[in-house]
Amino acid sequence: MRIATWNVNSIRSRIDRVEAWLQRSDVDVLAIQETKATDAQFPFERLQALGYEVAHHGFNHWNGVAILSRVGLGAVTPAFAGAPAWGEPPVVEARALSATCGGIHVTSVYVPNGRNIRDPHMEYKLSWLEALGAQARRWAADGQQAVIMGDWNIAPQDDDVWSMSYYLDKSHVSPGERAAFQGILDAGYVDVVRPHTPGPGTYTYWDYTMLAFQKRRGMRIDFVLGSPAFAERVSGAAIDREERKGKGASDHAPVVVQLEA
DNA sequence: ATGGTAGCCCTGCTA
Repeated sequence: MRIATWNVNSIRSRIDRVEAWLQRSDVDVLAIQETKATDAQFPFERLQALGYEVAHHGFNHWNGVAILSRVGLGAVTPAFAGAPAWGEPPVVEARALSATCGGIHVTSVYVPNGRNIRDPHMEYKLSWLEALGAQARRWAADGQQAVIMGDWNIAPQDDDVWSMSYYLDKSHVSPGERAAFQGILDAGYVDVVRPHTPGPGTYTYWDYTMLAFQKRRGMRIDFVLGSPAFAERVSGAAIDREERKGKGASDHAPVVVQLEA
């Protein structure tokens, strides 16, 4: 069984690439972020035609998360991680979509972008992660297989950015963000990809500007975090940086995990 | 503090 996560930066502009990638990558489960589509705009039919059940939640104009699960893995049962809303209630901005695929509790997350370390969005990001952690702890309880994967908008280690001096006092590397990420690990999860793709220089995202990809100036901000029961099934992992190449690429590369049986 | 590119809500905002 193979599972993957990919921030596609608009499912509608990327649909041809996503289809081609699914066909050559042979993944059973794909978590997608930044669909930039409402449910009405989401191309369910084209993905279902490839043999996937599809769940999508488009929660605002520029983001949205989805889960694709190969037909036969079991029912896709959408559920949302409760989390503080940006703005006043009753606005719900879930940014996380869960489904049960092949006996695994799968969650696709798009962690809020804090914009910069003194922006109100940073406070929101940290409180959102705290709420996610409480959910995550439940998903991993009683030895269950659980995986939370997506775009975390956090580089947990210095080696996860091309230059720490460049990111000094910027978002993604601040102590508060790194502590919040650690909070998810403390809820009973491990990064199942890093042991198979050690750094430095191993990134999942490269800015579109300033020839960042060509200059190898990236960040590792997309992670697959698994409960112990999930992690012990992992036999391999890879970051598909080939997919970042060429015209029409997302600014993020897919991250793929191989599971035993 | 800016600019670089991409995608949408499209001459502004978000990443």
